[in-house]
Amino acid sequence: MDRLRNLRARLLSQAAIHSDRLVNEALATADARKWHYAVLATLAEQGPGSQAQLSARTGIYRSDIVAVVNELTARGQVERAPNPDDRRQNVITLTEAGRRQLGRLDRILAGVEDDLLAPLTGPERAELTRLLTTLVDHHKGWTPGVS
Amino acid sequence: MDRLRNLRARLLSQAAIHSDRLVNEALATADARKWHYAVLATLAEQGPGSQAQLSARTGIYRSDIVAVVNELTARGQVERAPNPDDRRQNVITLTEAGRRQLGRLDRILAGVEDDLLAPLTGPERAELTRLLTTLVDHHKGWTPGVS
DNA sequence: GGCAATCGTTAGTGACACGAACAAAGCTAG
DNA sequence: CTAGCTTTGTTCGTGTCACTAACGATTGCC
Repeated sequence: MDRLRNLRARLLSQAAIHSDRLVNEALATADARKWHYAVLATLAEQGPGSQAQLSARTGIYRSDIVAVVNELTARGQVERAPNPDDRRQNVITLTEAGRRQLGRLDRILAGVEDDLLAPLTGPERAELTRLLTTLVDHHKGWTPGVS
Repeated sequence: MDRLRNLRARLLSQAAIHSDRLVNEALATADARKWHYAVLATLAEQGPGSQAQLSARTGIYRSDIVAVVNELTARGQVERAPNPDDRRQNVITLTEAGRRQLGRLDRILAGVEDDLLAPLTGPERAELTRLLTTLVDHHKGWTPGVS
């Protein structure tokens, strides 16, 4: 009995739903969504890149990257310029405003994580991180469109 | 650096996405979705109930329960009858076909969980279950519509 | 007997994951 | 050099899901 409560797939879903709600509510106060953070953080850490690279690094679909970059350019947080070396590509660059926004989002998300992980001790948080990382890495081989 | 990989909120999302995809693909082979399983399992364990009760027990919105029950009745897996004691309510009952379907789905999901948790040892799986349960329970107080 | 709460239901929103197809550009093999 | 394959950005569309708002019918409470 109580299969629902013990199904790991369901536990994962439920936890992710709560987590996503917290994250989205918090980011909304800074006029951002999770994708915005993902792109800004990736640009800050890995430097400028094409949209295809951003897609690979963030896990956002290449069809959805377009809108995200549009929104970020509209907010002046990134710049989109054609790549002279390969005219198929765009080069996306973080602006100063983007860097400031990333700082804000970092602080917001730190608060959310505290909230989210409140019932767990320090070692438990570390263990959860480790287990989840193992899971995510294990299923990494999957690529959309490549059945 | 590598904030994305260390954000628990993001790890949770990513793991849930992989998990949900596996679950949905597997359930689709039996003409079912995760909601179907949630309702069937709840009925089997807690007995017949109103749609409001099902909503509370499964976490499905009461506005979405309608469609799920419609689909399950169309497949002959549950029955919807008005409750004579309270004519606002319907009583949803599991049929024999529903019980058989639940058995099928149970086997399918067991396979999925094996797949999903493949990289984890037995104790690790137990620990993950415990941590996730703690998280989910902690944020249980939240009710939609009640800000 | 009137009011608030409950229940099922419909309709709609917005975010997401994902697919199909296309034009432009680049790469590779003959 | 040319024909063919691949990559890139982009548009449009699909299905699922969480969630809100509103409504008629019913019921419980005072």
